[in-house]
Amino acid sequence: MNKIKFDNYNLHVTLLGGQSFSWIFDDGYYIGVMQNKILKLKQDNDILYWQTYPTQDDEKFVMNYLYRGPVHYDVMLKNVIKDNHLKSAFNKYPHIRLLNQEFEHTLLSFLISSNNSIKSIRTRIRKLSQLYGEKIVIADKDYYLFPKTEVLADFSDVQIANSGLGYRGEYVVNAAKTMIQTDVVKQILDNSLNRNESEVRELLLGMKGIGEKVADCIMAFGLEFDNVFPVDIWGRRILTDLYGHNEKTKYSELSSWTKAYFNGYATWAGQYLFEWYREKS
DNA sequence: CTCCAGGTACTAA
DNA sequence: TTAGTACCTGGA
Repeated sequence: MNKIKFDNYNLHVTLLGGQSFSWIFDDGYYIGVMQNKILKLKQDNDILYWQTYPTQDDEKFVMNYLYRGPVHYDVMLKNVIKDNHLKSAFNKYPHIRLLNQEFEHTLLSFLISSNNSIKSIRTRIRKLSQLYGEKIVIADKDYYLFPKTEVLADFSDVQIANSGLGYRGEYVVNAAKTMIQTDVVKQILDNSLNRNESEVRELLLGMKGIGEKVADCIMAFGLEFDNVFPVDIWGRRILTDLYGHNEKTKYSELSSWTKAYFNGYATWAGQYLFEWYREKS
């Protein structure tokens, strides 16, 4: 495998935490899916061992996935680790990072995630990939890419019924069709580059099955927005238990509060708090 | 077997 | 605009 110097990076929680459903940890190796490649990683103290498949040695691909370029990590930390909760969270799991996940894969994954437990989501996505994703063989073992959008867009009623996605199957197919047949992906990516957050949110909310929380997850994890705090059940617990909000507080109110309080880095803060608080409870 | 986790769409007030 | 309710699956 290739190796590269690696520090201040909590690989384990970053890959296996709540921001991605694409990784497994097997015999000391992290194996994950990203676009048309399988990534294999291993950490040994301050060295990262890595390989890409089937195209080998694509260092740019791996580094682009592991590091968000525009964010100055030290500056972000100074702004985010601002109270005792964040200090505890960062102390427990230091250096969780945000990945650069691919947009369509992220959209469809989080569409599947709605009203679904994390464990179940992982199983569901793995099964879906085994059934409809491209197979990549590494050392006599089979791995599967996430299904292409056009494959899901062509899903028959029978395939939907047998996919195990439940009522979300129809949402997945509708979203895939919309992405294939309209220019909504281009619009979203263009607006993301311009950091036009509300426009992107509007476009996402227009797809059936995407509500406020899923839209925030897609923006946070698939479009590199650094200032959205997805308020799932744990996000709400954190904001009520730790930050004095009311259980009845509207999503949009919580949303704007986190944007202001976390100094423009609500996504990062959310990630630290989420992994810590969820483990703690 | 029952119970639980987990967001969104839809309808009625 | 808000409150209530149905929804689907896997796992404990």
